[in-house]
Amino acid sequence: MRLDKPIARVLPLLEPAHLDRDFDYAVPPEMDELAQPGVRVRVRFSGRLVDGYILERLTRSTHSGKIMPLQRVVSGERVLTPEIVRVVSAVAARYAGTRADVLRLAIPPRHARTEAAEPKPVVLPDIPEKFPEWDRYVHGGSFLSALRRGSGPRAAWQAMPGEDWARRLAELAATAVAGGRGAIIMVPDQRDLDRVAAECAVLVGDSVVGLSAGLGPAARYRRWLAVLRGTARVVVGTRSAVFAPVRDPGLIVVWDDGDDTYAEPRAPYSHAREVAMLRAHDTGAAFVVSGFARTAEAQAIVESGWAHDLIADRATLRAATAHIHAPGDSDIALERDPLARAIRIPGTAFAAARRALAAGEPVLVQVPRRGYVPALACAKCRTPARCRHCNGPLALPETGSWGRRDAKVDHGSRHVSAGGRSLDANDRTPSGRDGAAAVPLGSRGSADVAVSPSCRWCGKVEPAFRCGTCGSRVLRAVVIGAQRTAEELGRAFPGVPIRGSGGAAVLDSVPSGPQVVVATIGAEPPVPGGYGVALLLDGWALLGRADLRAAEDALRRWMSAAALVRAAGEVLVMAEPSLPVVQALVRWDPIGHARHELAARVEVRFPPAVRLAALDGTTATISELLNATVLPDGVEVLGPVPLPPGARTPFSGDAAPAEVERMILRVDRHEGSALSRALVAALTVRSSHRSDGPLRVQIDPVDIG
DNA sequence: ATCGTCATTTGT
DNA sequence: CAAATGACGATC
Repeated sequence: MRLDKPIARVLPLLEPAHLDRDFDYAVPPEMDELAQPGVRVRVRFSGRLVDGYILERLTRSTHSGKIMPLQRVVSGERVLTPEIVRVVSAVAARYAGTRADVLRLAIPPRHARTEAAEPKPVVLPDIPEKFPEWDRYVHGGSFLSALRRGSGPRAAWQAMPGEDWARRLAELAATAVAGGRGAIIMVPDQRDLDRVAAECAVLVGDSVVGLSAGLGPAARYRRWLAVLRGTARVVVGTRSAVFAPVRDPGLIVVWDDGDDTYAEPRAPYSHAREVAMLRAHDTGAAFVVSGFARTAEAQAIVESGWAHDLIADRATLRAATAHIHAPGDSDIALERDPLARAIRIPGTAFAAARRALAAGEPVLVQVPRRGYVPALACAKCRTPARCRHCNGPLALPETGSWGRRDAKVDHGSRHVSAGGRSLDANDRTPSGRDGAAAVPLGSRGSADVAVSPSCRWCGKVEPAFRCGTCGSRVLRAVVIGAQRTAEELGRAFPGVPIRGSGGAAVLDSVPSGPQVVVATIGAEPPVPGGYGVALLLDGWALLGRADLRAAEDALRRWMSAAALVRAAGEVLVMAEPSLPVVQALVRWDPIGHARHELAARVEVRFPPAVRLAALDGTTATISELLNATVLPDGVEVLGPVPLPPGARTPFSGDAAPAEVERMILRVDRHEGSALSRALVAALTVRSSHRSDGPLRVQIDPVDIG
């Protein structure tokens, strides 16, 4: 028996970078029928058996050496589609990773029994021609028409306050399906997934599946297969859903793209929004990046012209937005009511809450979670302190013990001392789950140790800090705002039900009626008709994080909570009113803020204005890598710096965590792919030399600065 | 992992 | 000068 195409070109799933190549194998005649492009195979690779995928069948091999036969076709299911091959290759190239790494994210483990099961038929309900709510957004109707025609429109959508965004997203998916194509909607977590999937089910019936990491292997594979086989046309999922093998994708949506769950924690550390863009670009699918707020990355996409604004006009927006105020610190400091001072809200906020409750309306209280990283900020205006050389974040050296007090750093005397702060109530709250203020105070926690902050990026010591915003020379450690005590609120509003939402007990929604809902950030439940009032506590704690995205993140979290308030309701945010980010909330101007953020990142050369690569490893492994390739012209090499606090060091134990440091490579955006190519070349050299010391390469990591 | 290639060492 | 040993690199 002579085979038409006796050669199978195979991608084996191998770890080392230099083996990220295709290899040709002979197809034994009895495997001819099953061994189609896209199937999983087992092949003998230098003695051992490895898994791989058939990429294509060929009449002859281009390889002149010996050709081994395929060992086994695992199943005839063609799990790797040509489109996914392209996306996987593009993601690997962009992130200087291997296709094998990306494939492990893209294709779930096989479950043989599930594969054998008969799929049940799916009936698609009639989908309405129009979804009029979209007309509340400028060009909303024409966006949906273009989506339905399949012309692949791309937009950055800012949902209005009060918007039933899950329903709107379902309408987009249904429109893509009505146009004969599939859709992917990505959400940050399971709660949002359930909500969006339920809305999709109303419009497209059983054509929607939810895909998330929480599923067991069988359910995960069953749903994924339904997508592959075309029974399911709409996928609602968390970050890895961006790779779902939806047939003929007509729409890819990312909701709330500033959420950090979109960053893949495993190699190649890809970001779901970027993968979505690569896939939309490749397939011509429509693309929507969305949320109440807007990231600098989304703004960059708009300013480059790749996507367009999809937003409400000013009047429509104003009519939907609550009245938002930021009472200043002084209002709180002057507050005479001890209870109000204890939970750090001024009398005006108390009064607003009382009014809402008296009118039978619910009140939302947003509080910070514990776990915010201590960093240094200007004591006066609370702008995060940045390095004068590279704009990295300033921090105190992490040498001594960690005290449970606030600290003030006075650079006139270069001393650290334990000290109070005007808004501090943490120290008075019951210890334990609350008030985990953590600030390094120098060795043994002594309160008077000479210390200068240094840059977390370039390591340079800053001996004479001066705030770039207000000129103050005084730094303060910004400490963790923790779960506030619902009991104190209970005392303030006797007889009113108090509910908590956060941590392990997140409420999906609450019924209407007078009540106080105390929710940690991100766990705010919607309520029918909206809240009458929202109080956003301890705003400064969000803003002071040692994070490039602190302001953007704070605005995103405030807006997500404020959007749950009814149109003429009231929002009070406890943060310095003069700060631009607070002004952006008060004016409900997510785009103005994103524009400002992006301009700032252009100014200081942070992503998305530039492309960064973080090289984490030991001095030896990093320099080995850098010596193994020629970096593109104009690349800046910054560091070494210590790893960001809390960063995982997923190295196989060769180096003690203390030895691991980070180098930053920085290039203009248009040199980004050249940088990735250079890094792939370096990693290839390294792996072919058997060097397996600790090293990790991340492109535009989210934990930068 | 394993095998082949090629240079180097070792045993006459 | 041939055989033994080892380093290195490819792996279809």
